Amino acid sequence: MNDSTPPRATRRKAGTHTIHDVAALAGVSSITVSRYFNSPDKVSAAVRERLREIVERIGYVPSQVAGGLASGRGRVVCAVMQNIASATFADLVKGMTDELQASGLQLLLANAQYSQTLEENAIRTFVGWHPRALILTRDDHTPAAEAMLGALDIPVVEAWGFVEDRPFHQVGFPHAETGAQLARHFLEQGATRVRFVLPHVGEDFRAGQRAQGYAGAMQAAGCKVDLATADVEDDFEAGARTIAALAATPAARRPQAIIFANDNMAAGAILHAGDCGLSLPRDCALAGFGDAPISVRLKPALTTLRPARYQIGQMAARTVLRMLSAQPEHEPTPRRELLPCELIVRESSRLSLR
Amino acid sequence: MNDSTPPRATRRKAGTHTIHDVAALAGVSSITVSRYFNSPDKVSAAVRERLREIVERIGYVPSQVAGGLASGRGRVVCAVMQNIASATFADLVKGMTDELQASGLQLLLANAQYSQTLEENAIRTFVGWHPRALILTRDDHTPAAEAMLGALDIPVVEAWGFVEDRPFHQVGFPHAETGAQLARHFLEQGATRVRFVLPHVGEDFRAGQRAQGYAGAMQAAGCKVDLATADVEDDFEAGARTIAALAATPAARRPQAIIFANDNMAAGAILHAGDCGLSLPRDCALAGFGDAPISVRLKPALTTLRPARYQIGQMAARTVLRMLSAQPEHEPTPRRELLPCELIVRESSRLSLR
DNA sequence: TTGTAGGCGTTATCAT
DNA sequence: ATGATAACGCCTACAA
Repeated sequence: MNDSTPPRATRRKAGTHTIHDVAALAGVSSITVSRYFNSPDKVSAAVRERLREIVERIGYVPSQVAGGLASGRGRVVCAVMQNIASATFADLVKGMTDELQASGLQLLLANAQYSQTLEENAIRTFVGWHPRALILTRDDHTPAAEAMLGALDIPVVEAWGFVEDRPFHQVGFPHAETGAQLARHFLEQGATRVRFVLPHVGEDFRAGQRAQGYAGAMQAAGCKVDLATADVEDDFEAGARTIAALAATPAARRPQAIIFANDNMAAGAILHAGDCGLSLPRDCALAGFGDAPISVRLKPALTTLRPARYQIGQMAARTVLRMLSAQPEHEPTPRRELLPCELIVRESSRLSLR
Repeated sequence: MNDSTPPRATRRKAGTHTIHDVAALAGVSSITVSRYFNSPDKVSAAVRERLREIVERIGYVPSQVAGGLASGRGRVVCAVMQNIASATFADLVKGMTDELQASGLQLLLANAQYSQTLEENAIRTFVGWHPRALILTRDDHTPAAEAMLGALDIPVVEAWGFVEDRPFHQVGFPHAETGAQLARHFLEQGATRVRFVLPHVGEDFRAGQRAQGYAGAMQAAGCKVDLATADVEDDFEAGARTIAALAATPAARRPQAIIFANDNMAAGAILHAGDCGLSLPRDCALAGFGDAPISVRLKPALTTLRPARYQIGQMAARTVLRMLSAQPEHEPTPRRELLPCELIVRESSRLSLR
């Protein structure tokens, strides 16, 4: 009765079936069950049917954890977003999950809130998950992060932006160029005084890149760079204040056009213009960025840039999938997927030069 | 030279350090390294310092996969959203990740697009990850899903809604009640003809719950239930069409107020009203749902309901954390966290009865 | 087509 | 405070 060598207590959690349970019920070995899931064609039809029935009956689901450990290839892709709650990143996430779920990959998500340090932390955490690939949404990382990425030996995609000479895959569009595009849109209409309004500090660094593009285009045209930064967090309020300040400025000294770093600021300006006694675009032409759903509904409808947000997420995931199914030739040339960011010209940017 | 028993090729992936590497470098056993990470106070200060240095130097990160398997307690929480790309769910996700990341838990995300079947698939997938907890965003599941949830033996939180008699934790607010609240807001102002406009079919089923609440309140007041459904996907367009149709209706037969199932539809209506020659709220009072950032900026500013989106995500995560740290008394009474959904009265709902 | 042996990197258990 | 040993549940390598 008294075992001389008390066997170790089993650590097995109750209630969870394992591959062995299924194998025992089917009268086969566990490796056959493994094959049933991973390469069904290597299992005879008879056994397959028996297993199907048993799996269905007892509700067995293979453990991704054990499988990932054993095979060394888990089914996780990790992504670091800059602001999950924003429409931009939410659309990116949707594009990614739609694509990844279809391939049986799971997306592990982290939020870096535009902070390099938080991004580094997220990457470090992700390393412990042994992901199949990593999707980032910026291209300037801390040295420590860059070092980890270099050591990772998995596909790394930098999505949203599109810069040169990076060792990682690029999926997105050049932000500076879009800023220049908007500037030229006004310059070509004959404007000389064009202002660019950045959102409140500490936020989206991409806006800064667009501002640089704007500045470059203005200088190239021999015009003054007029860069302003919002003094409130709320983008709508920032836009409203900008337009109020404009109304208080003598017409001769006003910019002829304002480029807002995002559509929300522009919308705030448009919706508040009436209260300030301004009529847009007569008193000032406007443009935004992002093509928010509301933008086409505004009066005047807002000229803006339409980044292919969902498609960028989708293409980032596709790039991952492509690399995963490619020959394991190490260090292939990074892919460069340029996605459109279309200029949508609407009424708000029609310049009436005085 | 020729080994008689050729050893199996090691499966070890190059480039990745293991706990044994660290242990060897420090001249301790691997379990000590494990303790260094999981209960540092059980390791002497000297060893601790030595390990800190080594870990730092070689950039070792413990494998969550191996650890999860060995301990039976991984660091994953899974969540099934209904529409990741919407502001609502994006805010929920942010609330969750903010809270979970702080506790070293990772959020695995899936998107069900308001589909019960997709939700079931997501849950099945998640079961294979052996998550510590599950966060769902609806309370009506397929029987198969319900069965899996019942067998799971981990905390399950149903967030966003707030219903009775569920076996799972509830974190949210009662949607039907909010619909009734808006109806009463107009009834109390003396309205008798109040319409409720649902978004295009196949979308948000919560809108249906709010519509039911509205219908109940109308009937209780002896008024006719006037339920319409948008005929286009785009919410802004749906709102615009609704207001256009209203303009084409003789004033005497028009509803005195319209409750839109979400703020986007209401915004579409407000922004298009001018084009139809209508003045709001004089010709028709309006209300929405969701308190989108734009709503307060519209002219007239939109009366709406403000659900505590971020807080619901946060509280869902907190509920998970609380259950995980609680005594393992099985089957505790499900927690019920009622979060606010405040009525924000603005100009758009000021009824001018004729 | 099926099976055997052993290892994936970590932690639980028991022992010192 | 530290270590030896055996799981955790699955998959790769090799064999039949």
